[in-house]
Amino acid sequence: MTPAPDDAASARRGKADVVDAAMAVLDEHGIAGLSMRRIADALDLQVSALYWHFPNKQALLAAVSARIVDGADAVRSDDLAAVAAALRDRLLAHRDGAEIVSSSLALGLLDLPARAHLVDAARRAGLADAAAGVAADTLVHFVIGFTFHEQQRLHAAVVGAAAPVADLSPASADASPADDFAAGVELIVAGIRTAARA
Amino acid sequence: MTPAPDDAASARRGKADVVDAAMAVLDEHGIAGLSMRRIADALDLQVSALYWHFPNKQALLAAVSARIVDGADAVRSDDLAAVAAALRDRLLAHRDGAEIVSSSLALGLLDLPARAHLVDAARRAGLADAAAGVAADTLVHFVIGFTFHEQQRLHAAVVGAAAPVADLSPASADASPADDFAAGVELIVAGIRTAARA
DNA sequence: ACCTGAACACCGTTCAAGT
DNA sequence: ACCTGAACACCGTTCAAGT
Repeated sequence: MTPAPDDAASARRGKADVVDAAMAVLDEHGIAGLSMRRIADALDLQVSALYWHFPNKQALLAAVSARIVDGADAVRSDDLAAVAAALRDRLLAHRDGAEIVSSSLALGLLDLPARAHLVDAARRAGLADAAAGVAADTLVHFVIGFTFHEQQRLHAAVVGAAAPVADLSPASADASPADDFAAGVELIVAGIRTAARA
Repeated sequence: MTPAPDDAASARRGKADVVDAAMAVLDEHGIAGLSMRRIADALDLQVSALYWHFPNKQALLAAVSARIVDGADAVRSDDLAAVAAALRDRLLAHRDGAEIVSSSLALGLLDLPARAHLVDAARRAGLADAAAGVAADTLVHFVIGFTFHEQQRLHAAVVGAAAPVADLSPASADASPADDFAAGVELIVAGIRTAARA
């Protein structure tokens, strides 16, 4: 099926190989160090070769984003909080995952499977179609915003600046990021249940 | 009080002038076009002069962010939805406002006055301190995430790409961004009222 | 179909030196 | 106290040309 490959070193690459390399660079250098030149180096290619596989960097980043948020084991459940937590886990699995996904999503270059799952769950909870969409978007915005913030702080802590809290306030001596995340999700889910009762 | 200025063209600048120029560049060229060189040009200065006023670009961006979200007319109200709407209005008042604020906030370089107002309002609604913090953060993440997405789409529409909807789904023929925003906020506020009753 | 090599028009940041 | 001029080490993108 696949054409016979050359030596491992000189084999020609496909889109998937480029995305593989990009994710490796992302995990090691973060989004600030994710340059086209660095990706090309990881593949032993010239930068210009990347533009045969992708029209521009944003398109490559969108493909990376899709890899971050997809996965056959995606949680499809009636439990809204569980779907939200699974999305957060996927974002946390790669350095700056939330930031990369946030921008691809905002640019309209990414379809979020988790959003569809959230819409389904909200509908089954008793919401009409439009309201289920609003509920899903509200949860998605919270998950991405919270995790974005959490990951920045995480890296800042590694570099040696602020304490690794995901809280938005300067000083805070309370729960862990995971607890704060769960509490925020619970707040939104409670609002959804209220709307379902109306 | 202020030292006597030279000619208008050759006067020496302060931090405030640099921020003024940066905001003008931001509104005209967006965050992608907000370069140190462009800001220096607007001030008739060399790029290197900016580094006398600010240690680096992030610090300058944080000062711009502070200008976007501050203001003496800040809404201090018991109405959580009103405070959230006022924050959105401030972000919408400048091109890519949500994105710039989001990153300054994540880097821990920005204090959000609206967050304190939200905490107060949540406390007065009956939440304990820790829960009020979670409630405020949840609202802030939603406001910034929603508005970020809304502004990207807005600009994409100007450039001529997708339709100007703030919805996260590919296709959607429902309400306006303002209505979707209000609906999302209402969902969270309903959750907060539920938590206050517990 | 996939890649090289070289160029273009930019970036943020540093630093000695000027006034 | 505030700014210039020049440099350093990078960027994303394009394009003719090769195999």
